[in-house]
Amino acid sequence: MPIRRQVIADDLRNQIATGQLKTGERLPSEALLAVQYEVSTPTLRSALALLQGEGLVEKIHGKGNFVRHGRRRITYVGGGRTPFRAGQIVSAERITISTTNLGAEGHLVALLGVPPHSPLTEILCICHEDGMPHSLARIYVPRDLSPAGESGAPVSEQRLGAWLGEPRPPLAEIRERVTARPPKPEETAALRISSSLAVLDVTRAAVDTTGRVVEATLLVLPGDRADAYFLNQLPSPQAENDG
Amino acid sequence: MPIRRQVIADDLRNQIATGQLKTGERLPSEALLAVQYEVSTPTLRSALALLQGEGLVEKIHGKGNFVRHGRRRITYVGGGRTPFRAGQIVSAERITISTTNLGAEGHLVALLGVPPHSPLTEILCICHEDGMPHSLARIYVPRDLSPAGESGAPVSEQRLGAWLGEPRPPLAEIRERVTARPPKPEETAALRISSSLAVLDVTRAAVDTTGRVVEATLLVLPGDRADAYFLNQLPSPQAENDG
DNA sequence: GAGTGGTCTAGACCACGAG
DNA sequence: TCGTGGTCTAGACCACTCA
Repeated sequence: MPIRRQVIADDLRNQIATGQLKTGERLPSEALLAVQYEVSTPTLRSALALLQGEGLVEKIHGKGNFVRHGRRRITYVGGGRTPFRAGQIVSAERITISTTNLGAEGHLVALLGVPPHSPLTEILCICHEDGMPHSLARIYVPRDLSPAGESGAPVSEQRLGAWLGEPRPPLAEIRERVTARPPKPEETAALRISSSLAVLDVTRAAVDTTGRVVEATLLVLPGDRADAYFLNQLPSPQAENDG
Repeated sequence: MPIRRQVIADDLRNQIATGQLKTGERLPSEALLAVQYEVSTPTLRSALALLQGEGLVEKIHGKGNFVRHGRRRITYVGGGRTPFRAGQIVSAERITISTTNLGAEGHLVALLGVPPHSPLTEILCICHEDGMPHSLARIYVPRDLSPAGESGAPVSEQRLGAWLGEPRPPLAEIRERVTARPPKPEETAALRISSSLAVLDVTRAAVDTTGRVVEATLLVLPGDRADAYFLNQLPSPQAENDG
């Protein structure tokens, strides 16, 4: 027995692919679509949720459902330095930054490899594009490496932006983990995404040449718009001795 | 106003964290939980869907909802050779493999960098663990590099397994892209996952030292159980000239 | 057959956006 | 204010698992 929401999603997906529904165009209201497809509104909404997760449709509360322009636009490039250098997170028009001082706890202890309650600075970044938030990053830095220094004094947003762009001692290693999970309530609010969407959760640790973890980043990207790319140039044609 | 499904999910999450609900334990039936929390069944189910997406709860049709054992267990390690060498996809108890011959089309053309309709071999792998499927991989190889050779003759599953483990000419580069998206109907069936879960979609291209793409892999992992790890050893302390 | 989750219905009421 | 999507209700019927 065919699942009705899948049938509806297939039909709409087809209409988008063939150009019957054009990029940027508004779909009929959910109520009307429900009548047309002869299903209840929850069923129709679950069909739209599929297309939304695929990045084909964008829902805007109070306005309607829109065919999204082409493919995914937010790109995280792994293996680099900080997410905000060298365009690793795609050109953000505006970045809102703030810092907080706190002690290491939970997985941050393991991630940074520091003793519990070590002084850290949290740098919270919300990147915007086209007036919409499109990524959320929490960067944790040992206090002595932070822009405020040991004191942990407040730092202006402008100064923080400059600090993120400054050159740093060379890194030896980047470790990254990528997961898909439902957004937390704060994240649905900050990113203005539906709670039925998954987010890409990127956890990143940067290790310097002395083996110290100089930065840990928790990055959250909306699953309908984001890709993470990783490029690994393999070192040398020899040293191929694995099991 | 608090969202009821979030309140319920928070409460159950807390019970799991504090050990009131133990690992492997069955939760009360959805009908009973709905009565206890004084919500309708769809609302209660949406609360469970959140916990399922977080990997805390596993739903089994006809049996119930169970507290999952600890953390995510399926690990994809990026940057390596093929996904099935050197345990890059965690130890699979059983792998079902089959091949199909086809011509390159769609994104495969771009991914492999071959002319349209070039002969390819598709190797379909379904990995099982604990009797449950836990990953789905489609590996595309130019026909002349495939285990069947130019002829495209059928190859036994055993021979395919051996072929995947064989050493290959050295690679120069691995390109990987990770995305979260809802599962396609075939994927919910093959992986036996709920359609409300996201999957981790890993697309991978392996380039040899001549610049030829010798393999492209489309890997689908259940979002509630899977992590992708990437480790990048940065080459040298110099060459830090970026803009 | 009894109990479970999977899908769906036909509404209700609230919150957001634009005129 | 009106139309939109967001959340929720109180059921129904089907499919799966196990005794």
